[in-house]
Amino acid sequence: MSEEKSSGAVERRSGVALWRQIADAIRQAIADGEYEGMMPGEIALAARFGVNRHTVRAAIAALVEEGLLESVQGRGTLIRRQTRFTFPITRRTRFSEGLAGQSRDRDIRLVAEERIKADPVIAAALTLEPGAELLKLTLVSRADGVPVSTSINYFNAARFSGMAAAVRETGSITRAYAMLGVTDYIRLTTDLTARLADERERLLLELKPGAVVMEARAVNALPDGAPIQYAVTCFAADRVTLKLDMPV
Amino acid sequence: MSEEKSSGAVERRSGVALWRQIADAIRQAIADGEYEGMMPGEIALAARFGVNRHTVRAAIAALVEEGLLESVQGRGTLIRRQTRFTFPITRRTRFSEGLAGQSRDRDIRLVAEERIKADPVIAAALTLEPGAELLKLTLVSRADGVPVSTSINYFNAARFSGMAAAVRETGSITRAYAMLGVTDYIRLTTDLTARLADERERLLLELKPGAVVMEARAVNALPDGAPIQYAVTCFAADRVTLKLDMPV
DNA sequence: TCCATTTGTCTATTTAACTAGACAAGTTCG
DNA sequence: CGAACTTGTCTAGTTAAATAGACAAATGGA
Repeated sequence: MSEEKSSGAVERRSGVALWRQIADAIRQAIADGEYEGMMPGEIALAARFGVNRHTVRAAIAALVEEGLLESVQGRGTLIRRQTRFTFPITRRTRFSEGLAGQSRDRDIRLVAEERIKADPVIAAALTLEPGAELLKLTLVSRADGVPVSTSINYFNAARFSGMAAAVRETGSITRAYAMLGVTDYIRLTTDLTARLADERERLLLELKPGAVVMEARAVNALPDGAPIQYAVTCFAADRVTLKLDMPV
Repeated sequence: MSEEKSSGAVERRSGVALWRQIADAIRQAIADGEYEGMMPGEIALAARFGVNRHTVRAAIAALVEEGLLESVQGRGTLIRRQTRFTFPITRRTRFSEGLAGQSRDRDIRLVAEERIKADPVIAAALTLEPGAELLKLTLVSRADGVPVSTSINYFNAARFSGMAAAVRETGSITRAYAMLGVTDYIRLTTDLTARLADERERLLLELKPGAVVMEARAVNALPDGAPIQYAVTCFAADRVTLKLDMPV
Protein backbone atom coordinates (compact mmCIF):
# COMPACT_ATOMS: atom_id res chain seq x y z
CA MET A 1 0.00 0.00 0.00
CA SER A 2 1.06 3.55 -0.71
CA GLU A 3 3.61 2.07 -3.13
CA GLU A 4 6.85 4.14 -2.83
CA LYS A 5 8.85 1.25 -4.35
CA SER A 6 12.01 2.20 -2.34
CA SER A 7 13.26 3.63 -5.61
CA GLY A 8 17.01 3.17 -5.46
CA ALA A 9 17.25 5.90 -2.85
CA VAL A 10 20.82 5.52 -1.66
CA GLU A 11 22.66 8.64 -0.65
CA ARG A 12 26.38 9.13 -0.93
CA ARG A 13 28.61 11.03 1.48
CA SER A 14 25.93 10.70 4.13
CA GLY A 15 28.06 9.01 6.76
CA VAL A 16 26.16 5.78 6.24
CA ALA A 17 27.91 3.27 4.02
CA LEU A 18 26.02 2.38 0.85
CA TRP A 19 26.03 -1.31 1.72
CA ARG A 20 24.35 -0.53 5.02
CA GLN A 21 21.73 1.74 3.43
CA ILE A 22 20.96 -1.04 1.00
CA ALA A 23 20.83 -3.65 3.77
CA ASP A 24 18.39 -1.43 5.68
CA ALA A 25 16.26 -0.93 2.57
CA ILE A 26 16.14 -4.66 1.88
CA ARG A 27 15.27 -5.47 5.48
CA GLN A 28 12.44 -2.96 5.35
CA ALA A 29 11.22 -4.22 1.99
CA ILE A 30 11.10 -7.76 3.35
CA ALA A 31 9.24 -6.59 6.44
CA ASP A 32 6.76 -4.89 4.11
CA GLY A 33 6.29 -8.16 2.24
CA GLU A 34 7.71 -6.75 -0.96
CA TYR A 35 9.63 -9.91 -1.85
CA GLU A 36 8.47 -13.46 -1.41
CA GLY A 37 10.67 -16.44 -0.88
CA MET A 38 13.53 -15.33 -3.07
CA MET A 39 15.45 -12.11 -3.62
CA PRO A 40 16.09 -10.65 -7.08
CA GLY A 41 19.58 -11.43 -8.38
CA GLU A 42 22.58 -9.40 -7.29
CA ILE A 43 22.95 -7.80 -10.71
CA ALA A 44 19.31 -6.71 -10.72
CA LEU A 45 19.64 -5.30 -7.22
CA ALA A 46 22.82 -3.46 -8.13
CA ALA A 47 21.04 -1.85 -11.07
CA ARG A 48 18.05 -1.00 -8.91
CA PHE A 49 20.13 0.78 -6.28
CA GLY A 50 22.57 2.24 -8.78
CA VAL A 51 25.68 0.70 -7.24
CA ASN A 52 28.28 -1.92 -8.00
CA ARG A 53 27.40 -5.57 -7.57
CA HIS A 54 30.05 -5.92 -4.86
CA THR A 55 28.30 -3.28 -2.79
CA VAL A 56 25.06 -5.22 -2.98
CA ARG A 57 26.99 -8.33 -2.00
CA ALA A 58 28.24 -6.53 1.12
CA ALA A 59 24.66 -5.65 2.04
CA ILE A 60 23.49 -9.22 1.47
CA ALA A 61 26.41 -10.57 3.51
CA ALA A 62 25.31 -8.42 6.44
CA LEU A 63 21.75 -9.75 6.20
CA VAL A 64 23.00 -13.32 5.90
CA GLU A 65 25.00 -12.67 9.07
CA GLU A 66 21.76 -11.48 10.71
CA GLY A 67 20.06 -14.70 9.68
CA LEU A 68 17.52 -12.90 7.51
CA LEU A 69 18.83 -14.17 4.16
CA GLU A 70 20.62 -17.25 2.89
CA SER A 71 22.65 -17.31 -0.31
CA VAL A 72 23.02 -20.47 -2.40
CA GLN A 73 25.54 -20.51 -5.21
CA GLY A 74 23.90 -21.12 -8.54
CA ARG A 75 20.37 -20.67 -7.25
CA GLY A 76 20.04 -17.28 -5.65
CA THR A 77 19.37 -15.67 -2.29
CA LEU A 78 16.53 -16.97 -0.16
CA ILE A 79 14.52 -15.09 2.44
CA ARG A 80 14.57 -17.04 5.69
CA ARG A 81 11.97 -15.21 7.73
CA GLN A 82 9.91 -12.08 7.55
CA THR A 83 7.28 -12.23 10.21
CA ARG A 84 6.74 -9.16 12.23
CA PHE A 85 4.94 -9.54 15.50
CA THR A 86 1.98 -7.36 16.28
CA PHE A 87 1.93 -6.24 19.86
CA PRO A 88 -1.33 -4.77 21.16
CA ILE A 89 -1.15 -1.86 23.58
CA THR A 90 -4.33 -1.33 25.55
CA ARG A 91 -5.43 -0.77 29.10
CA ARG A 92 -4.63 -4.44 29.67
CA THR A 93 -1.28 -4.89 27.95
CA ARG A 94 0.46 -8.15 28.79
CA PHE A 95 3.45 -9.43 26.89
CA SER A 96 2.71 -13.12 26.64
CA GLU A 97 -0.99 -12.71 25.93
CA GLY A 98 -0.18 -10.08 23.33
CA LEU A 99 1.91 -12.44 21.27
CA ALA A 100 -0.16 -15.55 21.84
CA GLY A 101 -1.22 -17.02 18.53
CA GLN A 102 1.67 -15.38 16.71
CA SER A 103 4.49 -17.34 18.31
CA ARG A 104 4.94 -20.81 19.71
CA ASP A 105 6.91 -19.82 22.77
CA ARG A 106 7.25 -16.59 24.68
CA ASP A 107 9.80 -16.02 27.34
CA ILE A 108 10.81 -13.20 29.66
CA ARG A 109 14.29 -13.29 31.13
CA LEU A 110 15.62 -11.24 34.04
CA VAL A 111 19.04 -9.89 33.10
CA ALA A 112 19.71 -7.44 35.95
CA GLU A 113 18.39 -6.57 39.38
CA GLU A 114 19.22 -3.48 41.37
CA ARG A 115 18.03 -1.32 44.24
CA ILE A 116 18.14 2.42 43.68
CA LYS A 117 16.81 5.69 45.02
CA ALA A 118 13.90 7.08 43.01
CA ASP A 119 14.64 10.07 40.82
CA PRO A 120 11.98 12.82 40.79
CA VAL A 121 10.29 11.77 37.54
CA ILE A 122 9.79 8.17 38.51
CA ALA A 123 8.86 9.04 42.07
CA ALA A 124 6.15 11.36 40.81
CA ALA A 125 4.82 8.74 38.39
CA LEU A 126 4.58 6.19 41.22
CA THR A 127 3.32 8.78 43.74
CA LEU A 128 6.27 8.17 46.04
CA GLU A 129 8.49 10.76 47.68
CA PRO A 130 11.77 11.37 45.78
CA GLY A 131 14.53 9.22 47.21
CA ALA A 132 12.23 6.30 48.06
CA GLU A 133 13.85 2.94 47.50
CA LEU A 134 13.01 1.30 44.19
CA LEU A 135 13.56 -2.13 42.76
CA LYS A 136 14.94 -1.86 39.22
CA LEU A 137 14.60 -4.95 37.02
CA THR A 138 16.00 -5.25 33.51
CA LEU A 139 14.19 -7.80 31.35
CA VAL A 140 14.48 -9.19 27.83
CA SER A 141 11.39 -10.60 26.16
CA ARG A 142 11.57 -13.11 23.36
CA ALA A 143 9.12 -14.74 20.99
CA ASP A 144 10.17 -17.89 19.17
CA GLY A 145 13.70 -17.28 20.38
CA VAL A 146 13.93 -13.82 18.80
CA PRO A 147 14.41 -10.89 21.19
CA VAL A 148 11.45 -8.56 20.78
CA SER A 149 11.90 -6.05 23.56
CA THR A 150 13.96 -5.13 26.56
CA SER A 151 12.56 -3.21 29.49
CA ILE A 152 13.69 -1.47 32.64
CA ASN A 153 11.05 -1.74 35.33
CA TYR A 154 10.79 0.19 38.58
CA PHE A 155 8.77 -1.03 41.55
CA ASN A 156 8.31 0.21 45.09
CA ALA A 157 10.97 -1.88 46.84
CA ALA A 158 9.05 -2.06 50.08
CA ARG A 159 5.92 -3.48 48.50
CA PHE A 160 7.47 -5.70 45.79
CA SER A 161 10.73 -6.98 47.24
CA GLY A 162 9.98 -10.49 45.97
CA MET A 163 9.42 -9.38 42.38
CA ALA A 164 12.81 -10.46 41.01
CA ALA A 165 12.51 -13.99 42.34
CA ALA A 166 8.91 -14.21 41.16
CA VAL A 167 9.80 -13.08 37.62
CA ARG A 168 12.69 -15.48 37.49
CA GLU A 169 10.49 -18.33 38.62
CA THR A 170 7.42 -17.68 36.50
CA GLY A 171 8.98 -16.07 33.40
CA SER A 172 6.08 -13.63 33.33
CA ILE A 173 5.29 -10.26 34.87
CA THR A 174 1.63 -11.07 35.16
CA ARG A 175 2.27 -14.34 36.97
CA ALA A 176 4.91 -12.70 39.15
CA TYR A 177 2.34 -10.11 40.18
CA ALA A 178 -0.11 -12.88 40.95
CA MET A 179 2.45 -14.50 43.27
CA LEU A 180 2.66 -11.22 45.15
CA GLY A 181 -1.08 -10.87 45.47
CA VAL A 182 -1.73 -8.53 42.53
CA THR A 183 -4.34 -10.34 40.52
CA ASP A 184 -5.09 -7.55 38.10
CA TYR A 185 -3.50 -4.36 36.84
CA ILE A 186 -4.08 -1.76 34.15
CA ARG A 187 -1.94 0.54 32.08
CA LEU A 188 -2.43 4.21 32.87
CA THR A 189 -0.34 5.94 30.24
CA THR A 190 2.24 5.26 27.55
CA ASP A 191 4.76 7.70 26.03
CA LEU A 192 6.25 6.61 22.75
CA THR A 193 9.29 7.68 20.85
CA ALA A 194 11.78 6.11 18.48
CA ARG A 195 15.51 6.40 17.91
CA LEU A 196 18.60 4.45 16.97
CA ALA A 197 19.44 1.61 19.35
CA ASP A 198 22.27 2.32 21.76
CA GLU A 199 25.03 -0.11 22.61
CA ARG A 200 23.25 -1.75 25.54
CA GLU A 201 20.08 -2.31 23.55
CA ARG A 202 21.96 -3.68 20.56
CA LEU A 203 23.56 -6.22 22.86
CA LEU A 204 20.37 -7.28 24.62
CA LEU A 205 18.22 -7.39 21.50
CA GLU A 206 20.93 -8.76 19.19
CA LEU A 207 20.69 -5.81 16.84
CA LYS A 208 23.16 -4.35 14.39
CA PRO A 209 24.33 -0.72 14.54
CA GLY A 210 21.80 1.50 12.81
CA ALA A 211 18.87 -0.57 14.03
CA VAL A 212 15.85 1.37 15.24
CA VAL A 213 14.04 0.92 18.55
CA MET A 214 10.70 2.20 19.76
CA GLU A 215 10.82 3.31 23.37
CA ALA A 216 7.62 3.14 25.41
CA ARG A 217 7.47 4.65 28.89
CA ALA A 218 4.45 3.30 30.71
CA VAL A 219 2.88 3.43 34.13
CA ASN A 220 0.95 0.40 35.33
CA ALA A 221 -1.52 0.62 38.16
CA LEU A 222 -3.92 -1.36 40.29
CA PRO A 223 -7.52 -1.41 39.06
CA ASP A 224 -8.27 1.46 41.46
CA GLY A 225 -5.64 3.61 39.72
CA ALA A 226 -2.83 3.39 42.29
CA PRO A 227 0.43 3.22 40.28
CA ILE A 228 2.70 0.25 41.00
CA GLN A 229 5.16 0.01 38.10
CA TYR A 230 7.10 2.41 35.90
CA ALA A 231 8.45 0.68 32.80
CA VAL A 232 10.73 1.82 29.97
CA THR A 233 10.40 -0.75 27.18
CA CYS A 234 12.46 -0.76 23.99
CA PHE A 235 11.04 -2.71 21.06
CA ALA A 236 13.15 -3.78 18.08
CA ALA A 237 11.32 -1.75 15.45
CA ASP A 238 11.85 -4.19 12.60
CA ARG A 239 10.42 -7.10 14.57
CA VAL A 240 7.23 -5.65 15.93
CA THR A 241 4.29 -3.40 15.17
CA LEU A 242 2.54 -1.80 18.12
CA LYS A 243 -1.21 -1.92 17.78
CA LEU A 244 -3.29 0.67 19.61
CA ASP A 245 -6.92 -0.32 19.67
CA MET A 246 -9.10 2.54 20.74
CA PRO A 247 -12.07 1.23 22.70
CA VAL A 248 -15.17 2.90 21.32
CA MET B 1 16.44 8.68 34.14
CA SER B 2 17.84 5.22 33.66
CA GLU B 3 21.23 6.90 33.30
CA GLU B 4 23.12 4.99 30.52
CA LYS B 5 25.45 7.97 29.99
CA SER B 6 25.89 7.06 26.25
CA SER B 7 29.28 5.76 27.29
CA GLY B 8 31.53 6.33 24.31
CA ALA B 9 29.65 3.64 22.43
CA VAL B 10 30.97 4.02 18.90
CA GLU B 11 31.42 0.96 16.76
CA ARG B 12 33.96 0.63 13.99
CA ARG B 13 33.52 -1.20 10.71
CA SER B 14 29.75 -1.10 11.25
CA GLY B 15 28.83 0.61 8.01
CA VAL B 16 27.99 3.79 9.86
CA ALA B 17 30.75 6.40 9.88
CA LEU B 18 32.05 7.28 13.34
CA TRP B 19 31.23 10.95 12.86
CA ARG B 20 27.61 10.05 12.16
CA GLN B 21 27.34 7.73 15.15
CA ILE B 22 28.69 10.53 17.30
CA ALA B 23 26.32 13.08 15.76
CA ASP B 24 23.40 10.74 16.45
CA ALA B 25 24.55 10.23 20.05
CA ILE B 26 24.89 13.95 20.65
CA ARG B 27 21.50 14.67 19.11
CA GLN B 28 19.92 12.08 21.37
CA ALA B 29 21.80 13.34 24.44
CA ILE B 30 20.52 16.85 23.79
CA ALA B 31 16.98 15.56 23.33
CA ASP B 32 17.37 13.82 26.70
CA GLY B 33 18.46 17.09 28.26
CA GLU B 34 21.92 15.78 29.08
CA TYR B 35 23.66 19.03 28.18
CA GLU B 36 22.48 22.53 28.88
CA GLY B 37 23.32 25.59 26.86
CA MET B 38 26.83 24.60 25.90
CA MET B 39 28.55 21.46 24.67
CA PRO B 40 31.73 20.09 26.25
CA GLY B 41 34.88 21.01 24.30
CA GLU B 42 35.94 19.08 21.23
CA ILE B 43 38.92 17.56 23.00
CA ALA B 44 36.75 16.34 25.88
CA LEU B 45 34.22 14.88 23.46
CA ALA B 46 36.96 13.17 21.47
CA ALA B 47 38.26 11.56 24.66
CA ARG B 48 34.75 10.55 25.69
CA PHE B 49 34.01 8.81 22.40
CA GLY B 50 37.53 7.49 22.00
CA VAL B 51 38.15 9.10 18.60
CA ASN B 52 40.25 11.81 17.06
CA ARG B 53 39.24 15.41 17.53
CA HIS B 54 38.71 15.82 13.79
CA THR B 55 36.12 13.09 13.85
CA VAL B 56 34.19 14.91 16.57
CA ARG B 57 34.48 18.06 14.49
CA ALA B 58 32.85 16.25 11.57
CA ALA B 59 29.97 15.24 13.84
CA ILE B 60 29.56 18.77 15.16
CA ALA B 61 29.71 20.18 11.63
CA ALA B 62 26.78 17.94 10.67
CA LEU B 63 24.75 19.16 13.66
CA VAL B 64 25.61 22.78 12.90
CA GLU B 65 24.37 22.13 9.38
CA GLU B 66 21.14 20.83 10.91
CA GLY B 67 20.82 23.99 12.95
CA LEU B 68 21.01 22.16 16.25
CA LEU B 69 24.43 23.53 17.29
CA GLU B 70 26.41 26.69 16.69
CA SER B 71 30.19 26.86 17.05
CA VAL B 72 31.95 30.06 18.08
CA GLN B 73 35.69 30.25 17.81
CA GLY B 74 37.30 30.87 21.16
CA ARG B 75 34.13 30.25 23.15
CA GLY B 76 32.81 26.83 22.37
CA THR B 77 29.79 25.12 20.83
CA LEU B 78 26.32 26.29 21.79
CA ILE B 79 23.09 24.33 21.76
CA ARG B 80 20.52 26.25 19.76
CA ARG B 81 17.26 24.47 20.45
CA GLN B 82 15.68 21.44 21.68
CA THR B 83 12.21 21.00 22.84
CA ARG B 84 10.37 17.94 21.84
CA PHE B 85 6.64 18.13 21.19
CA THR B 86 4.32 15.74 22.93
CA PHE B 87 1.55 14.49 20.70
CA PRO B 88 -1.39 12.76 22.40
CA ILE B 89 -3.00 9.81 20.66
CA THR B 90 -6.45 8.98 21.91
CA ARG B 91 -9.88 8.21 20.57
CA ARG B 92 -10.10 11.91 19.73
CA THR B 93 -6.72 12.65 18.18
CA ARG B 94 -6.52 16.01 16.39
CA PHE B 95 -3.29 17.54 15.25
CA SER B 96 -3.75 21.18 16.13
CA GLU B 97 -5.47 20.54 19.45
CA GLY B 98 -2.75 18.07 20.35
CA LEU B 99 0.01 20.63 20.04
CA ALA B 100 -1.93 23.58 21.41
CA GLY B 101 -0.09 25.05 24.35
CA GLN B 102 3.25 23.68 23.16
CA SER B 103 3.60 25.77 20.03
CA ARG B 104 2.57 29.20 18.90
CA ASP B 105 1.46 28.23 15.44
CA ARG B 106 0.38 25.00 13.88
CA ASP B 107 -0.10 24.50 10.22
CA ILE B 108 -1.13 21.70 7.90
CA ARG B 109 -0.16 21.97 4.26
CA LEU B 110 -1.46 19.91 1.35
CA VAL B 111 1.47 18.82 -0.79
CA ALA B 112 -0.19 16.34 -3.15
CA GLU B 113 -3.64 15.28 -4.28
CA GLU B 114 -4.47 12.20 -6.26
CA ARG B 115 -7.31 9.87 -7.18
CA ILE B 116 -6.55 6.16 -7.05
CA LYS B 117 -8.22 2.77 -6.95
CA ALA B 118 -8.35 1.26 -3.45
CA ASP B 119 -6.00 -1.62 -2.77
CA PRO B 120 -7.44 -4.54 -0.76
CA VAL B 121 -5.99 -3.51 2.62
CA ILE B 122 -7.29 0.04 2.53
CA ALA B 123 -10.59 -1.00 1.01
CA ALA B 124 -11.11 -3.46 3.85
CA ALA B 125 -10.23 -0.87 6.46
CA LEU B 126 -12.75 1.56 4.99
CA THR B 127 -15.34 -1.17 4.32
CA LEU B 128 -15.35 -0.43 0.61
CA GLU B 129 -15.10 -2.90 -2.25
CA PRO B 130 -11.55 -3.24 -3.64
CA GLY B 131 -11.12 -0.97 -6.61
CA ALA B 132 -13.38 1.76 -5.25
CA GLU B 133 -12.17 5.25 -6.06
CA LEU B 134 -10.20 6.93 -3.29
CA LEU B 135 -8.97 10.45 -2.73
CA LYS B 136 -5.33 10.37 -1.63
CA LEU B 137 -4.02 13.50 0.10
CA THR B 138 -0.43 13.99 1.20
CA LEU B 139 -0.03 16.49 4.04
CA VAL B 140 2.84 17.99 6.02
CA SER B 141 2.15 19.25 9.54
CA ARG B 142 4.31 21.86 11.21
CA ALA B 143 4.54 23.39 14.65
CA ASP B 144 6.40 26.67 15.06
CA GLY B 145 7.67 26.23 11.52
CA VAL B 146 9.28 22.85 12.20
CA PRO B 147 7.90 19.90 10.25
CA VAL B 148 6.55 17.39 12.75
CA SER B 149 4.80 14.83 10.61
CA THR B 150 3.77 13.96 7.09
CA SER B 151 0.74 11.86 6.32
CA ILE B 152 -0.91 10.10 3.42
CA ASN B 153 -4.67 10.10 3.83
CA TYR B 154 -7.27 8.07 1.96
CA PHE B 155 -10.91 9.04 1.74
CA ASN B 156 -13.89 7.67 -0.14
CA ALA B 157 -13.75 9.87 -3.23
CA ALA B 158 -17.49 9.81 -3.75
CA ARG B 159 -18.28 11.07 -0.27
CA PHE B 160 -15.35 13.47 0.28
CA SER B 161 -14.55 14.92 -3.14
CA GLY B 162 -14.26 18.42 -1.66
CA MET B 163 -11.72 17.40 0.96
CA ALA B 164 -8.62 18.73 -0.80
CA ALA B 165 -10.09 22.19 -1.27
CA ALA B 166 -11.40 22.19 2.30
CA VAL B 167 -8.02 21.26 3.75
CA ARG B 168 -6.28 23.85 1.62
CA GLU B 169 -8.71 26.51 2.73
CA THR B 170 -8.89 25.72 6.45
CA GLY B 171 -5.39 24.32 7.09
CA SER B 172 -6.97 21.69 9.33
CA ILE B 173 -8.43 18.24 8.88
CA THR B 174 -10.98 18.79 11.62
CA ARG B 175 -12.22 22.04 10.09
CA ALA B 176 -12.19 20.50 6.62
CA TYR B 177 -14.41 17.70 7.89
CA ALA B 178 -16.72 20.29 9.43
CA MET B 179 -17.07 22.00 6.04
CA LEU B 180 -18.20 18.68 4.60
CA GLY B 181 -20.73 18.07 7.33
CA VAL B 182 -18.68 15.79 9.57
CA THR B 183 -18.84 17.49 12.95
CA ASP B 184 -17.21 14.74 14.94
CA TYR B 185 -15.02 11.70 14.37
CA ILE B 186 -13.08 9.17 16.41
CA ARG B 187 -9.98 7.08 15.93
CA LEU B 188 -10.70 3.38 15.70
CA THR B 189 -7.23 1.85 15.63
CA THR B 190 -3.56 2.80 15.31
CA ASP B 191 -0.67 0.58 14.22
CA LEU B 192 2.75 1.86 15.12
CA THR B 193 6.19 1.06 13.90
CA ALA B 194 9.50 2.86 13.48
CA ARG B 195 12.25 2.82 10.90
CA LEU B 196 14.77 4.98 9.11
CA ALA B 197 13.25 7.78 7.08
CA ASP B 198 13.14 7.18 3.35
CA GLU B 199 14.04 9.75 0.73
CA ARG B 200 10.54 11.17 0.35
CA GLU B 201 10.10 11.61 4.09
CA ARG B 202 13.52 13.18 4.51
CA LEU B 203 12.55 15.74 1.91
CA LEU B 204 9.12 16.57 3.34
CA LEU B 205 10.25 16.62 6.98
CA GLU B 206 13.63 18.25 6.32
CA LEU B 207 15.53 15.33 7.85
CA LYS B 208 19.06 14.10 7.38
CA PRO B 209 19.92 10.55 6.26
CA GLY B 210 19.85 8.24 9.25
CA ALA B 211 16.95 10.08 10.87
CA VAL B 212 14.24 7.94 12.43
CA VAL B 213 10.51 8.17 11.81
CA MET B 214 7.57 6.64 13.64
CA GLU B 215 4.88 5.44 11.27
CA ALA B 216 1.30 5.35 12.51
CA ARG B 217 -1.42 3.72 10.41
CA ALA B 218 -4.78 4.80 11.68
CA VAL B 219 -8.44 4.46 10.80
CA ASN B 220 -10.78 7.31 11.66
CA ALA B 221 -14.51 6.83 11.83
CA LEU B 222 -17.79 8.57 12.45
CA PRO B 223 -19.05 8.42 16.04
CA ASP B 224 -21.18 5.43 15.07
CA GLY B 225 -18.05 3.51 14.03
CA ALA B 226 -18.35 3.84 10.24
CA PRO B 227 -14.77 4.30 8.92
CA ILE B 228 -14.14 7.37 6.78
CA GLN B 229 -10.37 7.88 6.67
CA TYR B 230 -7.28 5.69 6.43
CA ALA B 231 -4.13 7.62 7.36
CA VAL B 232 -0.44 6.71 7.29
CA THR B 233 1.38 9.34 9.35
CA CYS B 234 5.16 9.57 9.73
CA PHE B 235 6.45 11.52 12.71
CA ALA B 236 10.03 12.81 12.94
CA ALA B 237 11.09 10.76 15.94
CA ASP B 238 13.50 13.30 17.37
CA ARG B 239 10.90 16.06 17.36
CA VAL B 240 7.95 14.36 18.97
CA THR B 241 6.88 11.95 21.69
CA LEU B 242 3.58 10.16 21.16
CA LYS B 243 1.52 10.04 24.31
CA LEU B 244 -1.02 7.27 24.66
CA ASP B 245 -3.49 7.99 27.38
CA MET B 246 -5.55 4.95 28.05
CA PRO B 247 -9.17 6.06 28.00
CA VAL B 248 -11.27 4.80 30.89
C1' DT C 1 47.88 42.94 28.82
C1' DC C 2 48.89 38.19 29.12
C1' DC C 3 47.55 33.53 29.45
C1' DA C 4 44.84 29.51 29.19
C1' DT C 5 41.24 27.66 26.55
C1' DT C 6 38.45 27.32 22.79
C1' DT C 7 37.43 26.57 17.66
C1' DG C 8 39.50 26.89 12.79
C1' DT C 9 42.72 25.37 9.19
C1' DC C 10 46.38 23.08 7.13
C1' DT C 11 49.36 18.88 5.58
C1' DA C 12 50.36 14.04 5.62
C1' DT C 13 49.32 9.16 6.23
C1' DT C 14 46.53 5.07 6.90
C1' DT C 15 42.50 2.38 6.58
C1' DA C 16 37.83 1.31 5.05
C1' DA C 17 34.43 1.64 1.38
C1' DC C 18 33.33 1.50 -3.42
C1' DT C 19 34.03 0.54 -8.37
C1' DA C 20 35.55 -2.27 -12.34
C1' DG C 21 36.33 -6.38 -14.75
C1' DA C 22 37.33 -11.25 -15.27
C1' DC C 23 36.47 -15.84 -14.34
C1' DA C 24 35.38 -20.01 -11.38
C1' DA C 25 31.72 -22.85 -9.61
C1' DG C 26 27.30 -24.20 -8.70
C1' DT C 27 21.98 -24.73 -10.28
C1' DT C 28 18.18 -25.19 -13.49
C1' DC C 29 15.94 -26.50 -17.53
C1' DG C 30 15.38 -27.80 -22.32
C1' DC D 1 24.95 -32.64 -22.31
C1' DG D 2 25.09 -27.68 -22.75
C1' DA D 3 23.27 -23.01 -22.58
C1' DA D 4 21.81 -19.61 -19.47
C1' DC D 5 21.46 -18.32 -15.35
C1' DT D 6 23.00 -17.79 -10.43
C1' DT D 7 26.56 -16.79 -6.43
C1' DG D 8 31.69 -16.96 -5.14
C1' DT D 9 36.40 -15.22 -5.53
C1' DC D 10 40.19 -12.85 -7.21
C1' DT D 11 43.06 -8.54 -8.60
C1' DA D 12 43.45 -3.61 -9.20
C1' DG D 13 42.43 1.17 -8.75
C1' DT D 14 39.68 5.13 -6.80
C1' DT D 15 37.32 7.72 -3.34
C1' DA D 16 35.84 8.69 1.38
C1' DA D 17 36.69 8.34 6.37
C1' DA D 18 39.73 8.55 10.23
C1' DT D 19 44.19 9.49 12.57
C1' DA D 20 48.09 12.43 13.75
C1' DG D 21 50.36 16.65 14.64
C1' DA D 22 51.20 21.58 14.25
C1' DC D 23 49.76 26.10 14.41
C1' DA D 24 46.53 30.21 13.64
C1' DA D 25 42.71 32.96 15.46
C1' DA D 26 39.17 34.28 18.61
C1' DT D 27 37.39 34.52 23.47
C1' DG D 28 37.21 35.34 28.44
C1' DG D 29 39.17 36.02 32.74
C1' DA D 30 43.03 37.12 35.95
